[in-house]
Amino acid sequence: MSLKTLSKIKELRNSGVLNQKIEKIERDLEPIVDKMIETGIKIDPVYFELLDKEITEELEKTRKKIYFLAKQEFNLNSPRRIARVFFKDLKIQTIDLRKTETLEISTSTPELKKIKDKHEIIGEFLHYRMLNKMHSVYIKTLPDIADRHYRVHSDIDQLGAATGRMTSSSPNLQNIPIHSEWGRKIRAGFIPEKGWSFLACDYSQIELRLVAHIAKESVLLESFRKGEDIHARTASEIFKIPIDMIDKETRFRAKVLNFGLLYGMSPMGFARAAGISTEEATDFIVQYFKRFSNIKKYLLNTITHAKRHGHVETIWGRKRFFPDINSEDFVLRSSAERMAINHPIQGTCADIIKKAMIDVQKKILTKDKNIKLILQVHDELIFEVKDENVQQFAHKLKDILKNSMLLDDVDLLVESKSGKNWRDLQ
DNA sequence: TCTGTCACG
DNA sequence: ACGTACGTGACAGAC
Repeated sequence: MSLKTLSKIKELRNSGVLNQKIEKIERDLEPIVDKMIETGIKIDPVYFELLDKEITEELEKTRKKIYFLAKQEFNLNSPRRIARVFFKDLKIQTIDLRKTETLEISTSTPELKKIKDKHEIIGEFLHYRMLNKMHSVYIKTLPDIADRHYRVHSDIDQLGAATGRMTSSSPNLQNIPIHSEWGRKIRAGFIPEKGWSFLACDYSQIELRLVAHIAKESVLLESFRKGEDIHARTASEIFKIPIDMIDKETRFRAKVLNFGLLYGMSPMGFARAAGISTEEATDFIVQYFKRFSNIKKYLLNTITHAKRHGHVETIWGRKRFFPDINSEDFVLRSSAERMAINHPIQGTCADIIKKAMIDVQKKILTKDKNIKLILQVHDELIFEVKDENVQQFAHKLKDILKNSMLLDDVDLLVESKSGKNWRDLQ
């Protein structure tokens, strides 16, 4: 029983964050999260040992290559030392590179990628960074914290984030890698018990669906109803090209813009993320808001509301307060404005999946011992189910998740995947 | 304890 | 002219 959560609920109720409806959700959720922590998720210790051996060798090889190219040995985990070797000793060009807060030259991946052609060492170093992350954070540490049944139990704080999202720590199971090949190798080390499978259900494009719904943006709503590729449709509308003529590059820019708007991205931020000039970026944004004028209205209304009331809220009324929303300080004020734009979307998403977890508990988990909830990753629920029940549960779960919150203009789309390890969920 | 970096949604 | 995309947690270095 988590006393910490219960006292947090009281505190948030007293400060006005939770209304009655949301407080009920948080209270009903508490035992479910408790059970999820207790259940944990199994890893394959033998596989992790092999991974450790493999990655240690590759790290060693890469390290030696870097020392050879630099003609010296130095601490590859110290950004300061890296900057000195790359930019002072090897004299690699640093034009356009960002400075860090302490005025050192940044050695972050996006910065180094800009100068990748200037010296062979950059590519090797980026590879080292990725490998080292995989090793130090995941491969090396996970086996050490598994219990005697090889299951790892994360500390899940159901009220950890200001938007209503949950957080996961010690270990953080919400940031297990997936994008890189090595990342997927790590996912393959998470396995169900013998005779059981993983079953994952995730909300597809839920944040964009919510924006379309909240803003009542009919073109987007219609596009979701038709089941179109939403980024291609966006590109088609901005550039006035038929949807089936949109190339990869154009779609990518529309995708960056779609996500950027959820966070209050500026023209320059968009330019950087999409790899285009600020002028082009500004033009795209103008076109975007011309075509999706209700989105623009939503953004402006949200900021106005935040300035007037000092808070914004989700569809069901989970509030977030912004003490700096009327600050004289531009940096503080605009930061608060971006948070205000994001909260109703990210927070409603959190409300929806939390309510879904409660519905799943009532309708399935309490009645059936052949299924366990093991993890929530913001827009996805992962279950461990008896092999013979996979299809049956997939069907029921999709139905429950879809109906967690009913929106007038658009359905929530839920996709399910199953597999014998976390990588192969398909 | 802070900073830089990077893993996820 | 400002400074530049939301929400997190973990690791290693530097002090």
